[in-house]
Amino acid sequence: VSATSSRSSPRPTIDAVADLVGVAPSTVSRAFRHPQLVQAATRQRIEAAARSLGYWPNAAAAALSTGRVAQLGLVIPDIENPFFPALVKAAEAIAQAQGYAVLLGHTDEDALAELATIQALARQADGLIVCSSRVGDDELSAIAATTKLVLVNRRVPGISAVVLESAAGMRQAIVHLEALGHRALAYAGGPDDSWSNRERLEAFRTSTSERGLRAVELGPYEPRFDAGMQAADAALADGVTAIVAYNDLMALGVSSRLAARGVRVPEELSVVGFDDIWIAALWSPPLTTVALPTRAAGRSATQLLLRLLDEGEAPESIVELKSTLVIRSSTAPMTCG
Amino acid sequence: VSATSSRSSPRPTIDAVADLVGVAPSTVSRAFRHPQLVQAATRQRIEAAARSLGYWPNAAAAALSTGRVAQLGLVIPDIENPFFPALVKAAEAIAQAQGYAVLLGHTDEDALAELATIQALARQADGLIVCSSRVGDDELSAIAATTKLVLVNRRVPGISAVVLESAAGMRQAIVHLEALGHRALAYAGGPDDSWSNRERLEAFRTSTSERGLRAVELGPYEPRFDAGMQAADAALADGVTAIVAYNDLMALGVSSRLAARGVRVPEELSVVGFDDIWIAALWSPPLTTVALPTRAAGRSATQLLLRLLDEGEAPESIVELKSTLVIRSSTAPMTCG
DNA sequence: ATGAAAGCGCTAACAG
DNA sequence: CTGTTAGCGCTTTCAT
Repeated sequence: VSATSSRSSPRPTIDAVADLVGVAPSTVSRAFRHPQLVQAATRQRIEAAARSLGYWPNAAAAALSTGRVAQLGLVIPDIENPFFPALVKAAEAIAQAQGYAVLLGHTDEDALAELATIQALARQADGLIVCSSRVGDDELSAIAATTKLVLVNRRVPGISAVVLESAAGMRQAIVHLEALGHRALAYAGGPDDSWSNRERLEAFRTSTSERGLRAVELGPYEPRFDAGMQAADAALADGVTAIVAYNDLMALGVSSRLAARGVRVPEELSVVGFDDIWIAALWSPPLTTVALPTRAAGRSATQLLLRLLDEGEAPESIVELKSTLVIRSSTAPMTCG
Repeated sequence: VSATSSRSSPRPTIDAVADLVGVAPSTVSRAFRHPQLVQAATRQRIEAAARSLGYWPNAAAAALSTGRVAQLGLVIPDIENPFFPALVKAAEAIAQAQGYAVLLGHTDEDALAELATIQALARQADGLIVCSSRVGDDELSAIAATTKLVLVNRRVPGISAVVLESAAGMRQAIVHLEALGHRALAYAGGPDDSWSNRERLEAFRTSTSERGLRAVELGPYEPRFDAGMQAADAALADGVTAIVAYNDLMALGVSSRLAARGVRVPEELSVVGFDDIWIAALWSPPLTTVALPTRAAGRSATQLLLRLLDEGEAPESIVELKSTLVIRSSTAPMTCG
């Protein structure tokens, strides 16, 4: 009290509250964690005392005692990739509602960095959500053996996952383009080691070959705007009339490059993206794209993980979320090639 | 060893490693936390044993013992607002490099939600970075009294902060527009309770009045694309020849709405934004905007907080980051009004 | 309904 | 350089 320096006084502990109220520390603990086990009157006195002292439980001590830290790790390639913010936000909302905080980690699309991030977060969280992993199946399995793990946008046998199915969306896109009269299509591919790229590429192949359409595969590219610009030139050289891009960022790049080269979208060339990021609808022309329910993915992944944490030995469970084609103005009928 | 069920064996502790190597637990602890205090040979045996056992330190126990959790809380309004991803990523990179993990919390632009998030994260982190806070000065001061706090984009006396100065940028924008021959300008304002909006509005007022320009103030608006569309109509009705928006999202909305109404940008109306989000450069026409160094802000805020954590009683320190006008193609000379 | 007591796993003086 | 020791603050049986 007579200290001259304004150093912050040490945080009050549970014992301080107990002393003040005249109960045992364990009762104070109960009042916070299992209120129904404490008489209402006692509980209220404890709450009042805690408030007056400015007491709140020390998370680390609770964690050590219970073996739970009430934190989830969320590992994503890159929050600057507009695919992820909605997912992250949804995940955080669910986690918070259940009393969990979210540790965010980046991988920068790099398998090694990803592994490091995963390991760092695994040490501090009760469980992990890993999105669009580029780490090998074996490594992921090894991690899942010691950590509660939910994958997003990646399938590994034995590990729970939320998958954003994109084959159906690709098929819809192809059907849509065929209906518009297109007979020669290009796919501007994403990274080779991307699971969703492989899904999309395969769906592109089967859908086009089933229909006897000419299919040209461009790439692989890094999934970015400027790669889309490259792809546009390649597509033009190949003489296709429609181009499906691995994602919206690339599709926007395609669209932009075509406009710059004086090729009108959609009159001369149709463009389709994937993801339906926010800017797709605002672009000119508004982008036809395969919408992926990223919010739902964030939500489901978190719920899955939370359930894993509660149930202990839950069996692998897979949530498959459907993609749907959103038709806007970057696709149009073939004007008699 | 003879267990039939495959329940995960309990995590090995420091004692297991110590026993295996034949040293004291404290030596094992040292080998991890202060490697230089342990003889190289011993350390290597410890490391080998740890590896073979699959041991790694329990973060909660370490936290309880040291009083440090090696986690930073990062509170932002909304990761879906394209202003924040770059900041978050930069902050996380710095934190991770220093051995800290980042807890991410959202406020949804709501003061009450923000307060709740701040309190939740303050309990679990060693310190907090709070961005674009809408909480009152008093509350923030109270929080700063019990928590290491760094503010971004907000000034409160006594609290360390990184401020993205925007007055100079606004002035440059006005000077730029005046030089192009514009004499009647509109400012499409952001939220009333936003600190940066107040800064920008004030700079808009002084800069225009110093130069004797006609200045019309629109808004306040929520800082979003569709609000920009509204603002475009209002600006058109007011007969200005240039419009500065509170942020790029709004500026893009303005630009889009003008295009839709057949008003050419920049020939008939010039548009300036704030922030320089990634899409600004890719937009058509590429947006002239006041770039804010958000990456640097994330970096500086994290460094500031880390220093606060190290030094204990550090005095308030303020980092002011400069905004700069990036001239692209949404501004052009007045073509003889 | 409450109290007593035994840790949770690690760290950091302090000795030696 | 390494071992001994005493906690960090809370939770949770087990009693009462």
